[in-house]
Amino acid sequence: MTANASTQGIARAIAGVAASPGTLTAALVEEGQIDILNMAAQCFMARGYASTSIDDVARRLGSTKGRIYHFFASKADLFFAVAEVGMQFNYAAIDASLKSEAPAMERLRDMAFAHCLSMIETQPFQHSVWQGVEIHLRGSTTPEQRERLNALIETRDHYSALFRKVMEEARAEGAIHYDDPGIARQLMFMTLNSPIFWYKPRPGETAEDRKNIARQCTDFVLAGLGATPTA
Amino acid sequence: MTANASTQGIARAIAGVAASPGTLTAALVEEGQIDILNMAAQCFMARGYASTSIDDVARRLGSTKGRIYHFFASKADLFFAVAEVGMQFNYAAIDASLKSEAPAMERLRDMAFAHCLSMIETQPFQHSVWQGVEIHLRGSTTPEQRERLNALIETRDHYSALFRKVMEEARAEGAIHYDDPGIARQLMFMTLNSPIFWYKPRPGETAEDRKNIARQCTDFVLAGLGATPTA
DNA sequence: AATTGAACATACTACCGAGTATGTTGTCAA
DNA sequence: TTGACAACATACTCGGTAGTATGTTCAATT
Repeated sequence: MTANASTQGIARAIAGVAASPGTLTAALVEEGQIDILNMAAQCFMARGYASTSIDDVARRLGSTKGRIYHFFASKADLFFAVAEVGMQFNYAAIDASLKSEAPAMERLRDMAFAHCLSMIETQPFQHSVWQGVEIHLRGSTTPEQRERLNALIETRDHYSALFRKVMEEARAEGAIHYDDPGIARQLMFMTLNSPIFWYKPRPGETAEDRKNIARQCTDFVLAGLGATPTA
Repeated sequence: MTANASTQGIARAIAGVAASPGTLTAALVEEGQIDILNMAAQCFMARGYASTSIDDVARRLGSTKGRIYHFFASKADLFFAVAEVGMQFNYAAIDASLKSEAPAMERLRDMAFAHCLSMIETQPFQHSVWQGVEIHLRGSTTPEQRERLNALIETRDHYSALFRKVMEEARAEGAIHYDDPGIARQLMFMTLNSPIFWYKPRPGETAEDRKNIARQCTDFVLAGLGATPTA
């Protein structure tokens, strides 16, 4: 419960989603796990999954292994929990604009913006999601983790399909144009996801500053997709 | 010297650069190291640096540790050698368009295309370069590796600056427009680099197919930077 | 033919890290 | 007050991996 300054932002983000109408996190994240998930996400981002030891996470928590293994069965279990929370952040982020009745182009813009902002504001979790996808794209895992990993990828694919649908609608409306849909989607996500890698919170940074970054990424993507610039 | 089908492409790429006028690879890569570097690059891409054991590389080589440690002092040494070769591929790729006298916009297009194509055709090496940058952005390494890692980052920064210069020229010419130059460069490189992650060689694929992918990425980037579409 | 050294293979050590087994503390119910 | 259980901490085991020490082969000198 005692969150120091460096963890406060993420703890707030988790609390925000947990407080949202969705029942997703309520089922997954219990009280005693929040701090562990936050610190684990930071470790996984800082050193990568393979290089992060459970002792690293425990050290950042100011406690020992015992606490972690009390709540999580294994290192992989902890990792997947982090990644799944990350995906839930994303669903929560695009939820409103997804339900919108606006034209496809406007929905696409809003979803892209919300997604990108989620990358920035829940960066450590998103970095873990990324690593999970990377591990999957290769294919070197044990059968136990396989199942859990496949579930994560399935979630990710479903999420991706939401964007795909809106993209196709916007394309049908003539608002954007691209050659290969698969490549276009890859490039869009890579651009929107890129803050995962290069974003660093500045001291004194405001929420508006972060929105500004997300806006630039979104503009870049829409222009890249051949959208006519808005006024 | 006996390269099987799966390694032939990369071996050809190394031979191509080694045969080029530049003296870069001649100094770095010796005969007995080529196969090792190729297999190491593949392993690092497949499992990541941390998860790759020297025995993994040896197994892929069809030999044992002894061979690797005969040429490379440590695992880190091998990794940096791979990454440095990767950077040399990139310099070689953009060399021609860099020296061009054409307008900045045209040079930028050529460089972006060449860079992207290099990502595709030397993918495993570029993936290692990426990992090196990632490790650096965090900052958890031993002092010995630090020096070597800093050298790699310096090379990478210098390479990035080449693009920065041309981008600014093109911007001054009014050919492109963007808000924050740093973000614009990040988004450009992320898009051009993205094949590192999602490209997979298809059976029966031609060099033209790869060029087509690079072209789509380049078009996306230039459009993202606000360039007026060419005829 | 003997020597030398490069290019490996084999056999080992030392350590680190995941997972476990067990102890300790506090709290709450009965 | 006393179990009883949750929430940890402590102290171990044990497998994997980087690195080393030492053999072995072969080809080129001399």
